Amino acid sequence: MLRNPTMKDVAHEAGVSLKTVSRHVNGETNIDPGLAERISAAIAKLGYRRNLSAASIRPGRTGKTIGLVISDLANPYYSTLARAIESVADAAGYLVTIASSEEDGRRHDRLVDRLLEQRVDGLIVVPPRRATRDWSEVAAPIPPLVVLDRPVPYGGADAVLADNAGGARAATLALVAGGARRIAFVGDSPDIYTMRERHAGYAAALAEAGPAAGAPLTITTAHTREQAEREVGGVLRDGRADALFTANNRATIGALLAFRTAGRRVPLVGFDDFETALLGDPPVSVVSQDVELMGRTAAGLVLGRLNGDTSAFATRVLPTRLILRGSERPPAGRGSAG
Amino acid sequence: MLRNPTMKDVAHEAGVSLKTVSRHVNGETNIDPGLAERISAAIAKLGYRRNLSAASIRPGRTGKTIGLVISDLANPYYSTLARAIESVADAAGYLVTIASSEEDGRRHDRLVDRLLEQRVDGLIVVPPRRATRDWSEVAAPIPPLVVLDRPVPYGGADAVLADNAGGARAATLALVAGGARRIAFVGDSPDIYTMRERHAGYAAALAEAGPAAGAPLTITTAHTREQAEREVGGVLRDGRADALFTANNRATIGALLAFRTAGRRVPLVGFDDFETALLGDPPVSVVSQDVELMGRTAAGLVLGRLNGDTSAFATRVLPTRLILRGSERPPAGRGSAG
DNA sequence: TTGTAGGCGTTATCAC
DNA sequence: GTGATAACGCCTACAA
Repeated sequence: MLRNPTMKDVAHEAGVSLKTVSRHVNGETNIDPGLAERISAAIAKLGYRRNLSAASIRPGRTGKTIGLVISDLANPYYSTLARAIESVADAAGYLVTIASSEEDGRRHDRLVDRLLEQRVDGLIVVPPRRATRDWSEVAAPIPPLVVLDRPVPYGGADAVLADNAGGARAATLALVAGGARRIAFVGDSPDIYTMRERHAGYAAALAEAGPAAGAPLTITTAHTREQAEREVGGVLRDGRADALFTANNRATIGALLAFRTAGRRVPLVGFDDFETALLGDPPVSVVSQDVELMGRTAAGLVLGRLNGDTSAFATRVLPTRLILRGSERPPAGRGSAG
Repeated sequence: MLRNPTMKDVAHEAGVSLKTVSRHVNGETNIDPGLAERISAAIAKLGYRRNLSAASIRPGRTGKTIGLVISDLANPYYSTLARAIESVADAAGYLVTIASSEEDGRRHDRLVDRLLEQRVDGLIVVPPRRATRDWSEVAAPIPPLVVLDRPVPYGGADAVLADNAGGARAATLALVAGGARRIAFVGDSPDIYTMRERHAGYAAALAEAGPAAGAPLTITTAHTREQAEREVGGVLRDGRADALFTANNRATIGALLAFRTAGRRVPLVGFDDFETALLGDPPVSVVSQDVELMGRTAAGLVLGRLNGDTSAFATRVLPTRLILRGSERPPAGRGSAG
């Protein structure tokens, strides 16, 4: 088994002291060209690679790594977020260690602890729906922390949120404008903060629109695409609703599948854009979040703190955008296929 | 600025030696219950967290981290891969540091070097199309290395590949069976290994099928969804082809958009499944790779090597699956909408 | 069962 | 400009 060559080996090979090698490796200038040459040769000969992990234990030095804990890296929303964060981090010379909590509180906590023990320079986190960690009880020092998709549970972190309520409100109002009178909310559990917010926006829009818009009809059991499909199938059969606000991607796609099975559709606006929304017939209207911007904002906040920004912790709420493509209106004739 | 408490601080607080704290923290058994109690109290009081980064510089110890370099984390293919790898790694106590090369050779090399300097325990890598790194010239020791989506360029690594040629062949034969006589290959640059393989499978199928299947018609300029849409639009207008094998996800979706614009479709089979393939009219037939299995296999190989597996390096080729959903057949009447 | 001495690979201090 | 020497936080001998 080969050992990694060290500065000591290089120093010995080049016939200089360890410190001189260190200087050379760290690009310091005060160094004799002749020695530099010998050191370079020794490095090449031995295949020396510096050990950043060892260097990072010195006070003032770090591993230049940011930790990211999300729910599920395979979810396009989170992977887009992760990509944006990684991109900003990389440009600043930081690596990103990414872990998925699967919305499990204990797992989330375990991963956060592990990252803290690994001494990451910063932490970006999407707390699970039933968060167990009380950040205010975590011993200092804690690296710069940014919370995504949730309001900050304590005073020592920044947060980045989308305007979930506002987006949901806009979507619902678009359906009202299309003439809908019984709009159903199809979403996941209200344990999830974003779901609560989106439902609040939906309810607010109905209240605003007055009696003509009808009473709320709330479905919160669309945890998976299949469940959403089943729920919407039921709604289509019994005619409980004449329009749908689908509160996340899975709900939207489940609804579209139910439309296809039933051979007819009702007006629909979904939360979160998706790649094939344009392929729908009609194309699918959505509330779009700028996920990349969220990621870049979060990464920027962490890097800012690392660069000495000591301004007050704050929550940034990013606007959403309503993209109307046609599905918010009723079918032209009598129920054409969705 | 607060300093992280160290074992020394804990030892001092508890009135024991540093080594005893180390034993306690590492869960060793030979320890007096009374002292253990005092140490636990001191840890809680000071908010001590062990420094894995420091511990990892000892010989025989590591940071328990695997490095992953892919092209683009925002691409569902890679994020699924990353998720599977992370999942297996986590179960074994490893973190995963993920970086995107954006198919840029220099960037890829820079990231790999950084991860090596960070002393990751293993490395999983998707080399960019124009790889610059010659692994056989990288100085030993190199941690266990697994190459994804590409044949291994040197003898010191394992590889995991999908059966790209076989999948493409099956897709093309399905189109032939549907009666197509001029099947176009719509894909990205042949600089990309998987594209070359898929094209080879396509060409092989045509050769097999004999003169009735017509001559190859190869389009390799579908780098983006938009370009694919444009190319396929042209094909539909001039009638050069009566069926399409779209060699990746972007090409498939671009083709479907072109179908929608033209108001008609031709038989199509795409490489790579996608979430909304079922929503097509007809649903879209695809060659599906088991991306999760690829990820789990790659992670398993690395962990196996870390656990002392010294068997010969090998390349694993995972089968693909042809999923026929209807789009491989011609439209029923005269060109209904796609 | 506990403590002391030494070293892991690197960087910082401070003489020369 | 260069090089001993002492940290950094932790762990492995080995001794008590």
